[in-house]
Amino acid sequence: MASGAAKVALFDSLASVAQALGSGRRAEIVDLLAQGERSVEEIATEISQSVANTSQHLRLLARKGLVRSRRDGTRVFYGLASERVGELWAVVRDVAVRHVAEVSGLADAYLGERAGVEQVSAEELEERLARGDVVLLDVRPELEYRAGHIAGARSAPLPRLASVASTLPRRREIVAYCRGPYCVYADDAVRLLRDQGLKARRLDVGFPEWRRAGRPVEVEATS
Amino acid sequence: MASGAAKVALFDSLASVAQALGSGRRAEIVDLLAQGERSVEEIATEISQSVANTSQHLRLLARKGLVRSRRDGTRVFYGLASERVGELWAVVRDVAVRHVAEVSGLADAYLGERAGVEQVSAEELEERLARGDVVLLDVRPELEYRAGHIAGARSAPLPRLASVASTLPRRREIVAYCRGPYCVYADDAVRLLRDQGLKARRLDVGFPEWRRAGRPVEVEATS
DNA sequence: CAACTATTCAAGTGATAACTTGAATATGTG
DNA sequence: CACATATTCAAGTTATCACTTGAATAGTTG
Repeated sequence: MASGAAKVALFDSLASVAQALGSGRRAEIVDLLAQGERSVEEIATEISQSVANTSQHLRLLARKGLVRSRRDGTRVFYGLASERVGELWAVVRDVAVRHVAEVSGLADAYLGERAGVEQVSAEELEERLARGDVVLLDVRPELEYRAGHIAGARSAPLPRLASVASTLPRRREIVAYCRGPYCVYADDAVRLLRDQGLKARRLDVGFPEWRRAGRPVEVEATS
Repeated sequence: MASGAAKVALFDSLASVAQALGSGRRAEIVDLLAQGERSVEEIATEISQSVANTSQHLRLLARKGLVRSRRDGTRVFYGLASERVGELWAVVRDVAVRHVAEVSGLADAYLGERAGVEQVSAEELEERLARGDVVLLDVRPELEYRAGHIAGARSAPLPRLASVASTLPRRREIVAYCRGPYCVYADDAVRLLRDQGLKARRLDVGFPEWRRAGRPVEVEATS
């Protein structure tokens, strides 16, 4: 039968979606876009690459259907094509954490020494929020907080965190969260807060994972 | 900060898991291993590649933690490292189907003209099985049926299907299933049965997806 | 232990990928 | 319409990948 070539073509096409996520730079892009739309220049800055190179990565992701673009005046904004793409990236990360030994070492190297940075699961956090038992800080840049945040969270971007810290109750526990499990902001925040003698832990996921799990959020009114 | 290099290394490592699935041949391998363990030679035959090349693909998948190997005498058997890897592959397929336009055309080319091959969802099938409303045929090779199959299914490998067909009731509907959504057996079976004037449809997924969804199965007793 | 089989390793080749540089395009502004 | 800005395209370089071929290794059998 002539199906040999057809089978190869089909699986090549299916695999090309995985291949699109198979570059560290494109993975960073998808991880970032899970927060929301960004312009090409913003993305380039965030991943420390030239604009031309970033644009090519974005075009490739768009060809594979993982992102979509929208022109607004002179800028082009890219975003994930669907929620499902964010889930795909989450599953990739999950398999990597479970099965690739080096990942946890590299995560420590990137996030900083994690001794002393304890984590809270989303489940536990939701329970304690319901009991009013905990102070929740969103330590991402304020624009991201405004676009959407966990219900009950207070915005405390890292540059302002030191001053916010002085207003926090010393007896209640503080939980910080940011973009995702591999986002440094929350780790930095927890270290800063603990240095000031506060009880602080980080949420083990970020805002996109929380929202995808269907847990309570507050999102920007669509104007 | 020196974290630039650490961030690159972390995301490269996470992305390498996706990259491992980013080759059509390795995707075929993972798709096949979702059925159960296979020796290197069996895998090579199934994906129409040389044994040496197949072995190298398998070693790479093993390095990335997606498969594990077990030596039995002179042969080495490979299998998925965990159920989670099967889910990862399913999510990749799902995103590809939703967002890559060419996939459905290539699927038609591989599976054959699909006009007339109607599908049944797992949900509908489970309901109708509970009502005893339908005859369910597992059209994979018999060894795979023996390793595990949908509860209530009868084994009817393609080579034997023609003779089985003559024993089937003409009034009840028949549903065929095989390895997965991109497995040709079920499509071939449905065409054969319909040519004989029987009412037949295919399940839109395969055995691994059915089992992962927690629907009723019968599995081989672990001796 | 020699012969055999299944698998893995090593070296080589052509194709593809990532990134750079510089030019081209598209949109908005004086 | 000249000019500025944001993005994309095209060409070129170096590294990596998929596959082949032939040899090496590990386990089994006479």
